[in-house]
Amino acid sequence: MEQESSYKERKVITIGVVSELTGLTERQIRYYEERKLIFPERSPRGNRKYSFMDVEQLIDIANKREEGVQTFEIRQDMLKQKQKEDARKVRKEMMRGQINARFGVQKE
Amino acid sequence: MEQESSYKERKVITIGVVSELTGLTERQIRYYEERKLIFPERSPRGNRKYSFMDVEQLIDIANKREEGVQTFEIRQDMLKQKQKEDARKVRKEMMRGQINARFGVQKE
DNA sequence: CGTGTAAGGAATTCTGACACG
DNA sequence: CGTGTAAGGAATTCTGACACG
Repeated sequence: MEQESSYKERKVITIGVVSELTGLTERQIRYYEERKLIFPERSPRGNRKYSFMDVEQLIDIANKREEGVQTFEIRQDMLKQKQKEDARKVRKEMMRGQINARFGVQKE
Repeated sequence: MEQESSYKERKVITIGVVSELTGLTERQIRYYEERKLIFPERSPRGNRKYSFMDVEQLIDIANKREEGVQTFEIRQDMLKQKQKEDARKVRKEMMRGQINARFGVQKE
């Protein structure tokens, strides 16, 4: 059940490259961060670093923005999405718990 | 049969990040390029960009170097490795050709 | 051979701010 | 609200070279 630190999630891409990849300006990318749509890591010095997932997320955001969707709406949709996923995760955990309770389990 | 441009192959990582990821100095990384062990792409301006595969390759190189293996030996091993892979590819293609010849195929 | 370093320049990134609408 | 821009500074990256061993 290891969460392999997959290539898709590793935050290694600088903002300039993200800009090339997405077609967004750096200004836009930083603004979407300000609006809590995207969460880059920081290098020791403070440079933003993004993952491929972030890049895809940004492309989604760009599409939504083109349709005129405002950043706070996009944010709300993202939160709803996340809630659904979390709920799914919880159900999964509960299942596991029930099964373990019923049949007994040595080590977690 | 699309060669999906996978995350692992995309050249998007700058040399500074590669240096953090591998523990090698930028000097070393550039030198290994000079010795034809690694082939970054270049951004429009000329900055090197590496893939996750390149990073793994560099880690392999670093291990070999620690064992005292010289760069030209590493290079030769890499070339041999590549030849084997190419040969495998050719055999595969020939198989395909034979099958197609035997059973007929409309469009390639 | 493999790596360190100082050198100088050009591009990158950062933040906070003003602008427009 | 979302984005552009000029501002100033600090870190990044590049190349070619000298050094050592």
